[in-house]
Amino acid sequence: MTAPVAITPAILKAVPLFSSFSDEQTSLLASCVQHRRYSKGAAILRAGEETEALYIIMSGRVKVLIPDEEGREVILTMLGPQDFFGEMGLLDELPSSATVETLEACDTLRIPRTAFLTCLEGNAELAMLVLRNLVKRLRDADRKIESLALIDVYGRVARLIIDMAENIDGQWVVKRAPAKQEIARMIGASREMVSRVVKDLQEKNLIHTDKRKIIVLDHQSMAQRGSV
Amino acid sequence: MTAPVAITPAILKAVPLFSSFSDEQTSLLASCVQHRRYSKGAAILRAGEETEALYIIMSGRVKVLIPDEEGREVILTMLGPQDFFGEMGLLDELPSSATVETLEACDTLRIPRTAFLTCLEGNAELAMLVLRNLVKRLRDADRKIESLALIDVYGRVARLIIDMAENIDGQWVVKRAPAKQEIARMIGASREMVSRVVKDLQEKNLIHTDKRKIIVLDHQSMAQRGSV
DNA sequence: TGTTTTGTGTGATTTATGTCACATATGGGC
DNA sequence: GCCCATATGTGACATAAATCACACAAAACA
Repeated sequence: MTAPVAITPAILKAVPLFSSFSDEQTSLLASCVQHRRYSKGAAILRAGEETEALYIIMSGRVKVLIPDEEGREVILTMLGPQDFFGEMGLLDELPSSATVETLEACDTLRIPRTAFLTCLEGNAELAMLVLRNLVKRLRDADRKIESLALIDVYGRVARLIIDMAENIDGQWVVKRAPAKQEIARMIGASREMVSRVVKDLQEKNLIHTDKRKIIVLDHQSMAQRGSV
Repeated sequence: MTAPVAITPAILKAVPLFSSFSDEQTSLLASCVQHRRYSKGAAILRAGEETEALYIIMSGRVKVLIPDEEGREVILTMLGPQDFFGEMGLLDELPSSATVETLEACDTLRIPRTAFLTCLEGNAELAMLVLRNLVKRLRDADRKIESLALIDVYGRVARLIIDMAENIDGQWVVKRAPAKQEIARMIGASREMVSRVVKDLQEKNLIHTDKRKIIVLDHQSMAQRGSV
């Protein structure tokens, strides 16, 4: 964490969450927003602790996870620039149910509880953005529950790859896949199992891997395996 | 489904979601809200279909579930009077990710998409209620993911019982537990396994069951088993 | 009230997946 | 380019939990 940097209204206007704000609202907000920088591997939030602020990621990536006693963890999601977190604790006053850990150095904006709640009440557009964001996360969570309850590890790996892939001129590619260890934590499996499944998917010519890149050769069959 | 019943402003005022509404807002709403009755086992919403309305349960209980091709299903949650569903589809225009099925005959209020969205924009209190409700559901979903990924079937059964139990003068009791088949679907396990685990919990004197009632004899140990 | 459906208990068996143990590879820093 | 920390591949093995196949019990209903 380095010394705080001044937050200008211009910076805030560039944040999707605040794009609907008037000039007054923005400058009012600017006075209480803080800049915070975290180094790689730092915990911004810890499960069980009170949440005192909303965090918006300006640069870098984080993982949201639930840890258990023996050091195992399940990764709920990964977030990057423009994403935000911490609003759940602000809305229901309960301690955070997850830990947020940086995957690389991160710049964040930190909006204290009251400032955020005031903004929320005064700005229906903000409320709608937050609402829609929660809906998206709830859908993702439900889908994860479906995967865990109804699909085997093979299917879960296939589904994750499909979900992460983006279509680059007709070809489905995961540009930078997480380490297999991380994949394992994302789908509730052991890293050894993920290793074996990926090997198998390659041997069956469903995917091709090259370092951290995964090319989906047979999207159809992959989707098949990853469906309930 | 029987013939529609007239919805009076008084009925709407009694719904927590609308308790903050002014008289005008309420009577405006009354004109577009419909009453719908469903018999036991009916599907109010089906996964994959468009959601055209918000439903509020006035009486009866429903289960929210994700089905797979072979007839298996995972139950995400059960809802009762005062609970609502369908708002996700209204907010992001995507098809429903889950099926909602009645567990018994249900009376519901149905608020069409536009009416609901209009209310939401015009009423910050309603927005906050919906927001907080989504937060609660997201927390529950995250907890379910944690259970599925990190805890074995023994622990998941114990945790579910603890979660369902209410403290009635010092004693933790589940007044009306779901059938073991349903429990199995709630925790992503087979009904045989749930049967064996419940038997074991009884033999260890951690719980006592009597028909559909479960008395938690050793809350401490139960919570222990159900923790990550 | 009997009859039918729905739910339950339990042993035997199979299977998917985790765990362990190790060699090997890879990727960041310096 | 070299070194150290991480990440990975893979065989052998252990085991939790699913599945199958019943008999039996309890609710629902007519």
